[in-house]
Amino acid sequence: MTTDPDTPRKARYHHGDLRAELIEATRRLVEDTGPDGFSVSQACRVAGVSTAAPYRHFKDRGEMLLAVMADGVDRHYRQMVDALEGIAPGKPDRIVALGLVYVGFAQAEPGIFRLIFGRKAADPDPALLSDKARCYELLETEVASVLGSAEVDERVRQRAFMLWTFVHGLSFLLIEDKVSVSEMALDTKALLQDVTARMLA
Amino acid sequence: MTTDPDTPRKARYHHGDLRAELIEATRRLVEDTGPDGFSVSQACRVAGVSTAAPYRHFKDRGEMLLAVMADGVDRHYRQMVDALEGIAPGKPDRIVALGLVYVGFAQAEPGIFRLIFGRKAADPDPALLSDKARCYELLETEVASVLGSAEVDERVRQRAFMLWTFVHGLSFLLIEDKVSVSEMALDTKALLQDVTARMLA
DNA sequence: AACATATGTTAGAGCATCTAACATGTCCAG
DNA sequence: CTGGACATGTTAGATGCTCTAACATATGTT
Repeated sequence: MTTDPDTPRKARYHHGDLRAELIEATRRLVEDTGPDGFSVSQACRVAGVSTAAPYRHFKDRGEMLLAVMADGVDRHYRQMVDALEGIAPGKPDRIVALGLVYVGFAQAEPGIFRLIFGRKAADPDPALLSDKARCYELLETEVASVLGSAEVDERVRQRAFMLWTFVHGLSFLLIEDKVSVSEMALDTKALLQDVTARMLA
Repeated sequence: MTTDPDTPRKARYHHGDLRAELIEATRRLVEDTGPDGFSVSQACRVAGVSTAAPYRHFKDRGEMLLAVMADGVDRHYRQMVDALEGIAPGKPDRIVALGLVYVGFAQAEPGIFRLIFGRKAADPDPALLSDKARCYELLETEVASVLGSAEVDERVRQRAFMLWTFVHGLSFLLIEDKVSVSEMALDTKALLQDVTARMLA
């Protein structure tokens, strides 16, 4: 056998990068069928390997989901960083931009969003926590800047928490099958601008 | 055999009220092990019946969880109604009281709260939706009253939505294993009072 | 008393997770 | 280059879960 990339995957005994492919398959399955619908065997069928193969790369099913969560949190964070680019420092617009990305991620990938935030972490991975914390610090920094505070003091922390809480709740409500939400023809950006102004007043 | 209540349950062929007991067993298991950890067989062991018994009362596993959700939404709603008792109409305190109950339920029963709000309803039960809607209407009514509006107009709806979103997000954050939240020694009531004032300003 | 109905039970099919034992490729030391 | 160590596949199977089918037992109605 060979590692020649031209050889069709199915024909090879060794896969190339099964770990990455399993994570991607898992991600898609979680997004399509929800975190509960996902099964290791399904991911194996998608990746074209036997059902025992994943256990060379992951301790168990939970660790596969954890890898998908880590990937999601990472992309979430990078989207937020990117959103700040090109907006002048100190503008409330920067906070609104962060909120739009947060909510946008939830709407674009509701399954992954629920996987990350909607479940009790049986094994709360410290790396995941610190990644979430990094997102939060991003917001705190912006709030401090808009409030004209040199450091992240108690007041900044409080306002940032209010804003984060609101955006977090909004994300969940928007991906829920809640009638009245879809009924209200929501202008997310205007809403975020309004709330940001109220919270920082 | 007999239906004499003195006869120990295990000794009887027919159970008495297996449906209710299965719901209660399911509720406890979901609370302890999370919605995913729950299994029909476990509930059967708790209730002391064979693994086929539940299927006389529920179509499938999902319907058992649905029954637990319905029970949870119902208790949630009644707690909110009770919370309003004894507080003068038109006071923002009434809104704060609703928020405290909402958040309090999440903290008291995080597993059930996540079951109700943290999952995509595969089969969105209309009864459940209308129950959630009833909770929301409760809030809208109070907001209208505090704002001195005779009816639930667009402005009332908007403010109620902001408040609900905030409280919803707060509930999730408080039951998450998020470091900074537990670090900030949160005074939930003061926070709700502050935010309510800002939203209704 | 006898039948219809409600509600249990046991047996088993089918699928999932995960482990053990084995097979095959890859890579490095000599 | 070659030969073993290691990484990473495979198949087989143990165990547990959901759900159905066929059968058993209690209850209530006539």
